[in-house]
Amino acid sequence: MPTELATLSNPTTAERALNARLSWMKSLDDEADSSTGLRPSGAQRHFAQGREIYGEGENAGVFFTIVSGVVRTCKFLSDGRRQIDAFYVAGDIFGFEVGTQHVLSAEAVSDCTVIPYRRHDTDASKDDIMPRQLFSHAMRSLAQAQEHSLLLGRKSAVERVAAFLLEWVSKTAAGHAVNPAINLAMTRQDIADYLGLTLETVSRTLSQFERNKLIEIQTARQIWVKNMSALQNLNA
Amino acid sequence: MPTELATLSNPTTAERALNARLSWMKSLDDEADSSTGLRPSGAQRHFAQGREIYGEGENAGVFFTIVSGVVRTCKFLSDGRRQIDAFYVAGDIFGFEVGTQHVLSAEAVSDCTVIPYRRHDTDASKDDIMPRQLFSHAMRSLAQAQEHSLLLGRKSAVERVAAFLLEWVSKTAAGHAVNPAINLAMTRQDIADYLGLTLETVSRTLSQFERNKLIEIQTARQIWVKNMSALQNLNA
DNA sequence: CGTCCAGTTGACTCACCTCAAACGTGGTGG
DNA sequence: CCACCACGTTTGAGGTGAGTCAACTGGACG
Repeated sequence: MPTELATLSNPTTAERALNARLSWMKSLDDEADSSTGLRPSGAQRHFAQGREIYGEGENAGVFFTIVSGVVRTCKFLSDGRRQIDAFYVAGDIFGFEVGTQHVLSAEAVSDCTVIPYRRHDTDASKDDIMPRQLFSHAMRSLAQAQEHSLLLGRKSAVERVAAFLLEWVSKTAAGHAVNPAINLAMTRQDIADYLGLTLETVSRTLSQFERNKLIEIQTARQIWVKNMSALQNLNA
Repeated sequence: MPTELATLSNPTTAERALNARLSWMKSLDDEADSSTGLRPSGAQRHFAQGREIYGEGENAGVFFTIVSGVVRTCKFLSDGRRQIDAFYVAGDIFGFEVGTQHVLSAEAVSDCTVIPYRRHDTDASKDDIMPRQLFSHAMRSLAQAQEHSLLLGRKSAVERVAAFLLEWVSKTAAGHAVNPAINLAMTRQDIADYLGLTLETVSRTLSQFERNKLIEIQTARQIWVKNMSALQNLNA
């Protein structure tokens, strides 16, 4: 049940996230006319925990920004193996693709609220300019994906879990920076599928971090970072 | 010595690559005026095998298209572990980034010739449109990076090597499609760093493919695909 | 108070890594 | 033209980090 939703609906956290990362979205609203190929569709949509927002192969005429909650995008192999590409929180944009079809699926990690944007989809030759904001968003996603490839291809389990904790801290950033409190919205399985590990390895590694006094696991989803710099040192 | 360069300079291969994948670059030339933020800088540049084209952290005011040869982009961890992000061949574009700094480094896998393009780098607020070609190039790179994450996070060594062979076939595509001949420009170490494996595992897996009559290893860098569909079946 | 599901922990396995030796091949120089 | 070298590759033997399978724990909720 959405402990994590409650956390994210918490005004302090939500407002900070919005202020910190939503500035460009305002300008996105400003230029949302036909010349930029963008059409906000005002109606907010809600998705319950675990629900699919869109599937791989579906029409990609719409993308989303998150008001509250957490979303994951993922790919599957035919036998069910899953790779989570990214987690998105309030203020993030997701589901923006070049072609007409989504190459990832998106699911609600927690109950969440999103705003759909319609992409003006004329033929490529006519509509050959894009707002720079969307372009730089795409490029930032690309840089992130490349960084993640380094993690998946070359880092140990300990390094991966440390990197995940640090990444999630910088995304959600509750509490002061020296001893941040982490509220995980996702299961160990989600974390494992993001890091290319198994849920048991994630669990064991977190336990090991706790034994070594790097973190304190209050509940499975609530973690205190006790030694930030040691955690950063683990991140190769 | 550039067996691989010779191969790529082979008129048939080079022409096919150019014809097949360079169409959008021509239009890129067409619209290369100040309004698109693009400035081709006509001078071709040559890089010898193994030479760095640019380094991580360097100024990213210039990107490149490849005339001949093969280029790799990669990231390093402090202890020397390497992850190769992509290989690029004639007709490909690389080194295009959002910020002012490259987040990857680029090196010549074989002797190669590239054309630098200067990116008109005004402040983001003024220069807020980009040619759609570059945008869709970025989005295609993103989709590719996400596919690669699935490989790195969730596929076995056999699946990875099979995927690599198929990807390289579709990139270079010499010979007819049913039994393509593969000319590898890169070492086993390069392949390993691309696939998140060790060079020994790559070598063993290729030998295993040969024992199973999926391929025939003529020389270390020249491989015949004898059973394309079996290879495709291995690719999860 | 019992059920359910996520998480933890342990014992064992195995796919891939590490270390090391041998092999080929192409280039160099005598 | 051949001997030699350097370097990339192959192959083997053995080790290990993470996976697998399974039992147990502990909140959350009815």
